[in-house]
Amino acid sequence: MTADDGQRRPVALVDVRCMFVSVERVIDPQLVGQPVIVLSNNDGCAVSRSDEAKALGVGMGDPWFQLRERPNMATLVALSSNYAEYGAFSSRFHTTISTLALASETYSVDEAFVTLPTAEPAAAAVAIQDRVRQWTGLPTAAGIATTKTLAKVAQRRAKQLGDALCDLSTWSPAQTEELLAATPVEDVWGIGSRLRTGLASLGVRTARDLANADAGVLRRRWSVVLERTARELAGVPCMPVGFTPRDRQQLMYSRMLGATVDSRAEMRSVLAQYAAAAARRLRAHGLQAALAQVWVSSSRFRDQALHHTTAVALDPPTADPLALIEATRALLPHLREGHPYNRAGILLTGLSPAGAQPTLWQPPNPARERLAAAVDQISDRFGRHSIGYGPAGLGPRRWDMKRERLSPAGTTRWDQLLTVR
DNA sequence: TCTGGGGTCCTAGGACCC
DNA sequence: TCTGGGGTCCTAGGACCC
Repeated sequence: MTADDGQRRPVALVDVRCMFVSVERVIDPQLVGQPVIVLSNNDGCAVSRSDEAKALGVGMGDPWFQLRERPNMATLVALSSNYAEYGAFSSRFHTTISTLALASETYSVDEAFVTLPTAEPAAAAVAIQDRVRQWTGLPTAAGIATTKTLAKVAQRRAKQLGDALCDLSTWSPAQTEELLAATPVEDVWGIGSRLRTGLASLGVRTARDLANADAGVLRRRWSVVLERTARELAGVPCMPVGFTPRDRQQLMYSRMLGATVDSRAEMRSVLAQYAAAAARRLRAHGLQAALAQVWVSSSRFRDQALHHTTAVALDPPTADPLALIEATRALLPHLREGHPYNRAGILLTGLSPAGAQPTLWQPPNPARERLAAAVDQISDRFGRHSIGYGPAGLGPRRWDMKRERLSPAGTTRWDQLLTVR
């Protein structure tokens, strides 16, 4: 990530097309041309769809248990998600882009904003896309414009037409306005369903309406966020490319349970396992937390769903799994015995670099740190069911996440490495 | 039976201070 | 019945993103 020099250079948004499915296709080329979807955790719903799957009528977020009952889905290939694999491809995607872009910014796992040269920006974007395809195997769609928000509009247009690139920098103002007029306001980056409803009451229904709206009114009635979006649609850059990312503010670990849990005793081991996982992430980032928020809830699709949450101060701030496990116990008395809970999580905030706080009263405990590191290593080497902390217990649990349709991990597991003949 | 898991930013409002 | 004018810090919650 490099800093922008402030010049009005064109901006491109480069986006991997149906990222998770594309990764699966790199690993198994036989999936190319077939209708393929990747399912969310617990094999819950479709989170990535190939064009062929979209053509079959698979919607984003459609639940798998409903999809597989549909009559025309015989040819559909559904795969469990493999986030370790997608993460590895994502980092290669962003690294590849940074080798050619003047400045680039990682926006999400599958999207990057890049600053392009003023002369022939489209050629520069195509070069980036070609290199991404060559080095990672991933197909991309890109949009070029004067602002990030317009680049998003352009990229959406490219996808709609099935093109690899849409370059608004070569369009006349009238052509751009026509595109904005044809873009529903809720398809603009930063406009969700709530804002759509509110804006409609002002008669703002398209991207063009928003670009022409009074910025002061938008700021007063909503916020500077919406004001910036409107200005960007009008071609005024308000969001620089290549900002330095802020320090992480929070770290969350939450999961749906593979089966409902209705007793405090069993939930105690769920929370202990989640706390240990959260602690591990915390240590991986070299952080410690000052506050743990723990929650459990039952399905939002059922009547009388329950949600319990509690916050526990961690004093001194810590990344110690045993301390976090202890903190989660505070939630147990709130639970209703016999109620079918299906989700739990832990949110850690008040993050700081490990060891940054004064430790005058409670000096660091090297034994506890070595213990956590040793558990991590054993778990890596012998599997996550080989070792656990007291309340978290050992072995597979009935409430473990379902991943019944997992494909081989082509690049992140030695024992499943691709074979080239 | 079965419906994801992370994040960010902004604002309002309360506690507290002078 | 009247009962300042700020400022800071923190948290909860809304809204959005992929």
